[in-house]
Amino acid sequence: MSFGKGHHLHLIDGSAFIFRAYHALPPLTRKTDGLPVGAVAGFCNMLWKYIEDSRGNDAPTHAAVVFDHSAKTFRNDLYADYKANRPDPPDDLRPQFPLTRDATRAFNVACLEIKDFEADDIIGALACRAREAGGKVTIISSDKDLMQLVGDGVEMLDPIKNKRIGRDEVFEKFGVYPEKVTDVQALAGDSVDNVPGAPGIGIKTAAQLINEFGDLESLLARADEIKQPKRRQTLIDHADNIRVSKQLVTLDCESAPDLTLESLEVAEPDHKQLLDFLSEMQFRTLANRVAERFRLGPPAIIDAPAAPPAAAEAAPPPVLPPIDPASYVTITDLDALAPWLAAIGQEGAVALDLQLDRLDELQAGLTGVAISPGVGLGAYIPTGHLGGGDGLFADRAADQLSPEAALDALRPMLEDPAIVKIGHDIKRDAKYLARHGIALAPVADVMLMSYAMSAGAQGHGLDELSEGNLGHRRAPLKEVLGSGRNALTFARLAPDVATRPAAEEAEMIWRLWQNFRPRLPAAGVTAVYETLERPLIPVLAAMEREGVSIDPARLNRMSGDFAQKLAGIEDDVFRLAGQRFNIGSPKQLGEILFSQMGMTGGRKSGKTGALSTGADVLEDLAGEGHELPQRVLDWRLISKLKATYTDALQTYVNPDSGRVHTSYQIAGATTGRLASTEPNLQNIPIRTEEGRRIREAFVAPPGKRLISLDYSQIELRLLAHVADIPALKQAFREGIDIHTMTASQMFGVPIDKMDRETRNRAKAINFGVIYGISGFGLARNLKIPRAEAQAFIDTYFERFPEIRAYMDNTVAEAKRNGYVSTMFGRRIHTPGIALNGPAQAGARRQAINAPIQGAAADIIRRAMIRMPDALEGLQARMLLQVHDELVFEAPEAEVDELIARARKVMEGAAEPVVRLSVPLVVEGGAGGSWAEAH
DNA sequence: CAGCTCACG
DNA sequence: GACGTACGTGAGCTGG
Repeated sequence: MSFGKGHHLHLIDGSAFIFRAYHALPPLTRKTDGLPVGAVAGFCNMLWKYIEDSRGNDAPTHAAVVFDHSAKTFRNDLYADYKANRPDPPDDLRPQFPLTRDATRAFNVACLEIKDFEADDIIGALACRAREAGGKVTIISSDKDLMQLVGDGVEMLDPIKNKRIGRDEVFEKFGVYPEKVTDVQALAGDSVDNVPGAPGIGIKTAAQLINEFGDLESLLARADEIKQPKRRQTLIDHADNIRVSKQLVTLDCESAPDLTLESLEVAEPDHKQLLDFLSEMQFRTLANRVAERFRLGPPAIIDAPAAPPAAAEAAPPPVLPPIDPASYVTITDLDALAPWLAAIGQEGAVALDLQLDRLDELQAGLTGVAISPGVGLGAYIPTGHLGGGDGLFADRAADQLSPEAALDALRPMLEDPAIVKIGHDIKRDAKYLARHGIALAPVADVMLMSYAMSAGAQGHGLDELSEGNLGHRRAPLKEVLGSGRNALTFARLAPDVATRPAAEEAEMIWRLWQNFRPRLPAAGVTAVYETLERPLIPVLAAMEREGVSIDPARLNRMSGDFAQKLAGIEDDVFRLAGQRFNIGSPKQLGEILFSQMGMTGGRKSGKTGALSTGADVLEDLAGEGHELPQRVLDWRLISKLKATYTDALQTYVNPDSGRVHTSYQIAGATTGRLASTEPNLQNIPIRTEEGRRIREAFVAPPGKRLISLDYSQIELRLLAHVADIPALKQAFREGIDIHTMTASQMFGVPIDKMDRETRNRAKAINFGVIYGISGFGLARNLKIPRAEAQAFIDTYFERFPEIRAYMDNTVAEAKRNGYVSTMFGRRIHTPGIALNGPAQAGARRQAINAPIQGAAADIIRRAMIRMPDALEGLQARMLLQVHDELVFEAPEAEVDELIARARKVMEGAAEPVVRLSVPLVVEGGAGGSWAEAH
């Protein structure tokens, strides 16, 4: 996430934490080996309390704990005795220093220290950079040496007194405001740090002098004007020391080497990593508290002599043995399963891959379960393989557990909160298991980890991930199953033959997880994965299982009506064309219109160079008075509705539930949007009157209502915020119609005299901007000459110059990084930006659009993730998402309450990570059908 | 299986 | 001056 406006950086003075912890706690030692750990324990408690306290409003988006690296710094070159009278740290504290760094990393907080620099310098440099970037900074420390940084978005927080330190508090302490603090310190000196200053002058006198003379240099220059003789002489005698003191106390924003704010993004702690560390330290109380917070069982802490402490240097990634499918085990009875379950419990994690006998998890049977709890480990539990016999009469293969027996044995592990279940697209597995009453949790998903790291750069299929990250290419399943009409299904394989490919998948997943885990924080997308991807899995699984009720009789009736209409249109078309042909064939239609009937205006389309018969072409022809193209348009409209909707939708009704269950792809669209498949319920018609009627077939069951809530103009609002366009922001705040406002600004028409046509033009331009506008595109959309469209765009940029700046900056960011980011940190890669010509132009438009479309997607994801808790106690259920709309089903009596609660969640979904400068507005409605609710 | 067309935000 | 273009999707149909 690039750091900027709306972000909030917390900088924690780690050294202060350590010393305070050391002195506050008795000298604790680790039971097993006597390692002193009192300061580490206190440090961990403080860090945990800090993390807990900083949740909620105004939470940091970025954070780091900053440490002093070594005793000697560049200040010793300025003044040899700097901090010379500071005693060495106690012997039992020194070995704890590296452990506090380990602790910081275990909490998944960035840990900073730089050779030759004091923590204060690093904090100063980062605070300056964050301030320049337009963000907020909170320094968690009470060190007076940091007070010079306060102001202009930077404040301090005294962690002991839990008191904010702003400009006024600094004035209280020093008698001057922050910008003069170093002047006062230079005069007063500091006995603790051995800063000389001027003898006999303390803070009070120094402040008085500075306030009188304005600043230090003026004071030294005009020292002879001081009335008190002794004081005058002191200043004159010690001028050099005073100047050196000023250098010593001044934090230099520029001096610290390259530090990026981006990498300091806040992330949830990795539960296992943190609990492992706390267990290793044997901090039982805190470990239990942490486990409770994460709703995990109490961690096992072994007090017996433990493994030697980890080496200080990070080990290079281990060279893994190649994947060896020959080593996998087939499990056919519960006794054989037991040691695997024990190993999984020990490991706290397992890669899991269910083999299902069809794509639809809600109707599939279980062919087998593959598990891998580590490198080189893989087992397959066949449960649904077929033996002799054919087709419907196939027998179950002998020597395998029943699905029920296998799942009963696995259930405690699958639901164990201390065991992470890792999958590739694990929503599928979760959906299947939910049918058996198994609540799979907690889960991890390598597909989503890849999506968080590299959306837009590559696909996230298991084979692609394995080849790219593990260098492992598995044998194509076709080699085992065959292909074509005689291909076997997986269930047709003999169980022991199935073990290899099934367990291999599980081990690939395991290895990918190991591979990706450290890379998420390195890429700065841990927060994206942890807050926008992973928590969405159970939410979507529940929505998909819920399904939506449709009225098949109504669809069937509509299909009949459409068939009649189509027959009538076909007669007209054939009469007008003078022959029968396939109206659905663009090729035949083009031939008839342009070659046989001699109409002009045909365009070559796409790669094939075929004559285009798209709707825009046919509309043009119809406008010229040709009857045939209009009838073809009529035919296409009805034909589309019948084939894609009224006919097809009926086939998706699940026989068990009587409802339609779509599947959402979390990693489908590069921008963060969801995609809906089988069936796609995100493109149900609404724009035409006839299409709209299809929504009448999406109904609420008796006694219930469908409720639709949608964000109004969310993308334009986000554009106004992210591009910082005052005119747009103001219009949104005042609730003015945004297209009317734009039209008024552009064309000089007063708002109350606005006509449809002018407003529509402005509307097209507003949308065009979101898409990375071009004169050509706007001209085509508005059917106006290109020059005129370009003139509109020029006027737009003149009226709203911030848009141009946003576009330029975003494209520059894409060129620099190869990706752009949403305000929530989602990254969308735009590799085409490195190309030339049209391909680059395309990538530029993509780069301009992605942060806006992506932010809207992030916001509705956040709303969806919060929705289950918000609807607690209601029978209302969330059923569908259509990019900026959520559809619910609720008992009639709950409708008002549901709308109130869901609207609140949706309108506040950006908070607290992003405080938008425009309001989000959600509109809602309810009815017996989706058509009525909308 | 690619290309065209068209449904949605 | 010519490229070729609005951003993001999924599905049904044709025809090689």
